[in-house]
Amino acid sequence: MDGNKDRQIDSGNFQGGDDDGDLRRGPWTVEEDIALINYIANHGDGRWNLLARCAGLKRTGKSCRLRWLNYLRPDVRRGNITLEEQLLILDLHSRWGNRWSKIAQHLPGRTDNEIKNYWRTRVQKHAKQLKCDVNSKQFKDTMRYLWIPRLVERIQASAAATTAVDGNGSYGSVAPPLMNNGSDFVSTSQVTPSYASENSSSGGGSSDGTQGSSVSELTDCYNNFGCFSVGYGQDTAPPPPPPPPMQSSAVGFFNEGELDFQAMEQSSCEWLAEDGGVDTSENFWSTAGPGTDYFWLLQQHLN
DNA sequence: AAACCGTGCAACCGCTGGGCG
DNA sequence: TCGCCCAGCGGTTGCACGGTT
Repeated sequence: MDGNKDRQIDSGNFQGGDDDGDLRRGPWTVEEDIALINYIANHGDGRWNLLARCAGLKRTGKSCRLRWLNYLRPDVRRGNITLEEQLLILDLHSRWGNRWSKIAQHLPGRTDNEIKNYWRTRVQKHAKQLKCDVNSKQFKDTMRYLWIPRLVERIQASAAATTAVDGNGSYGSVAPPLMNNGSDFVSTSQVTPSYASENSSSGGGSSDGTQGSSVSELTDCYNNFGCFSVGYGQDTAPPPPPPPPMQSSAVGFFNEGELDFQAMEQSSCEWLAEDGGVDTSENFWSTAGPGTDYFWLLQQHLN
């Protein structure tokens, strides 16, 4: 998130440096970023190996592509994953498993790398706390019946608070919850992913075995709350099975099972507290991104 | 104040699949 | 059909940072 930290490294000294020919590795310098941005601005992207050479970058095409897509692209969004995005990620991962790029397609401005990192650092961490595997039924149940409903509640609450600011639902003194370099904007109360039909047929089994169980149930959960318009597309998934009764507390579900409800409840609270305890959107601008030192520096160079 | 540790994330690596000659 | 090149994907690594001891 903090792109500035990379600037503190003399990347020429980065381990693995220049031992294979002329190629540089490690963190990108401001000069390299500028060269890449300028080149793409003038010639467009694609043909990455050629691009790297023509732009005078001593980088592999891969490296250039990654840098552009994950960091320099103007529409890339940085900052905390919002509650809505968390919901989407949980849901989409339950459908598709570790298909990060596919998941990222439904989160405008987010990169597969970012989502992957989010999953590994947050979600897997909580699975570990529960001493269960992220692919286990236990963990999926925890998501479905605890975290998802809580996320939905929080989103609803913040949406309600937002509309209470003034009758029009516009933001008073509060900054809009989510912005992206001034381009696209996603309001707190609406996330409308357009699921394409690609998801539905398989019904199970990404190649890595992370596929979820009965698919769209997660989304059903928050559909029931009526705060999302999740479009499955007319031609897409078969009608989902009747959703389980929604409860803000999961007690009912776990009487019958052997799940460690207390641990889940606690973990759920911790998770939501750390990500959403403070409206993640409010400190969006405090993180790296447009307006931060590094982007300011880049802008100065480009102007 | 210093050492240590956990976390987050940028960047790299290896693999796969598609396009083309 | 085969081999090469390239783009893209998922997994992994390494490091800076912030918090804790």
